[in-house]
Amino acid sequence: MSEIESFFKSAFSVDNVIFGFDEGELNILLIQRGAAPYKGKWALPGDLVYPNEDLDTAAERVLEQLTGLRGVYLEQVKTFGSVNRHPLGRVITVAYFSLVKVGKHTINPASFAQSARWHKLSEVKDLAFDHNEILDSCLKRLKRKVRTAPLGFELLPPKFTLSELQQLYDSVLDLPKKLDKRNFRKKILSMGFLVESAELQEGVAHRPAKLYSFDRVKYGQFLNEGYVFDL
Amino acid sequence: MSEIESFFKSAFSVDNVIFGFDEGELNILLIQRGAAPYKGKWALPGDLVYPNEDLDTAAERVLEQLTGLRGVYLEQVKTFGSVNRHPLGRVITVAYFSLVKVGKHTINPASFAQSARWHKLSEVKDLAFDHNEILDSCLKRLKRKVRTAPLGFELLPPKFTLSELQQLYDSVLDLPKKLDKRNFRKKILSMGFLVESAELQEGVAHRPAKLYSFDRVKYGQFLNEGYVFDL
DNA sequence: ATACTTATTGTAGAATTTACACCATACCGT
DNA sequence: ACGGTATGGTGTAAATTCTACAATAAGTAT
Repeated sequence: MSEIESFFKSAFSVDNVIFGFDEGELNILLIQRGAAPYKGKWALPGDLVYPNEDLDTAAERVLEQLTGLRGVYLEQVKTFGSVNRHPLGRVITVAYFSLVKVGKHTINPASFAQSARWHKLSEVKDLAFDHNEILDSCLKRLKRKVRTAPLGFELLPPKFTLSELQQLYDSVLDLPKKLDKRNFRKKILSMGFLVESAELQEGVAHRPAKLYSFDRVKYGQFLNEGYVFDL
Repeated sequence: MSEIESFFKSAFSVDNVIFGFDEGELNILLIQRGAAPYKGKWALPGDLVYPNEDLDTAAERVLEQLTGLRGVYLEQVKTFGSVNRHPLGRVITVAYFSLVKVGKHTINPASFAQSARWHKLSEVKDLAFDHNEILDSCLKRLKRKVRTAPLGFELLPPKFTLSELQQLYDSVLDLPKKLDKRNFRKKILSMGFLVESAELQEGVAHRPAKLYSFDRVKYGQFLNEGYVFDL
């Protein structure tokens, strides 16, 4: 085999850290591997990139095949390429994270693995390959990003209460002290792209909260004026 | 050819955006391609990743072969993998940027290209492949990163004046208004990891400025206390 | 000595951030 | 219907940080 040929004995994949927010906690969607290597282990959903497929497209495809969702938030984070990260050959993987609204989809593990389900982030451990490292990178990126871009809204249903929104930020940021309720509301409302609906929360055993929604158009206008989201 | 084999008909490379600061301006180190494709065009220094080489190692190697420098700041930025980005086959490339002190090295283009030299950032245009896009990404990353980590110091010689430091930040950030001199000094000095030397600037036709240096150890101590660099 | 160039320094007003506690309103049991 | 319980909703004062701004100092060049 010529030297140049040996360069082409490698493959690349995408792996996707899919975040969701449920029961006041950050969750991620994992698959259970149905084949060697790491058979039976939980892993990030991912796949080899097709020869004529762009990287972003591959990441979108993985997400869509698993959840049926399209057009969700997706961001490339980092590429992992240690020589021995994959037991079967040289495979480098491009890590993405995506943010989905839990409940708006059905999970279809068939195309990937024997099963797939949401895991509380706090209960995730010992994933296949170098996926723990990948998860750490994506989580770190998410934590930084939610403070400078209104990504939090991607994880919530279209209508939500301010308490839910704060709970999300408390959960994602995982700060030693929770955010102050009054200050949080003041700041987020002062940004001007939350719209109050007439509706109230239902089915709770206490005073129901007002529902708000995120106005993407208004947010876009702020952007044009050089506005910087900063929580 | 089996399907699985077709996945392994691809290669990956690293490309390195090497930033330097010279004559009050941000510069980048480019090579001029000696072979097709894009023969004669200026391009980012890069190379295919060896079969048994980690990505970071490959990026370090490219930098060292070109400049002789080791241990400089290097950060992975993004991976580019459009299907047709390389005329000769499917090659995805992992982009890095590095920060070097101009003047502390000699450039050796031999291993890569017919020539290599520093270019003022403002004069760079029409690079080979998708390298303009890669440069844009790295520049954007640098702009964000210099505000939240003391990266600027990687671009300056060990001893520098506060004016040089500010000039660097003005140049990198490229804001509509320059930073205010008094406020900049106040803020950077209040951080506590700049150490004033007894020496003065030499060879200038005006009042010489005090020289300062960046105390990496002190900065590390701040980090342990949860300090956040924020310009 | 005079002109020239860059270095160095402080303050007051504005804006932002932080800390903090009580009443309101719904549901639920009884 | 009434009291208990749980979360929703709201303002202010003090501290801190940010911003704008200009005059003198210390060298070199002529």
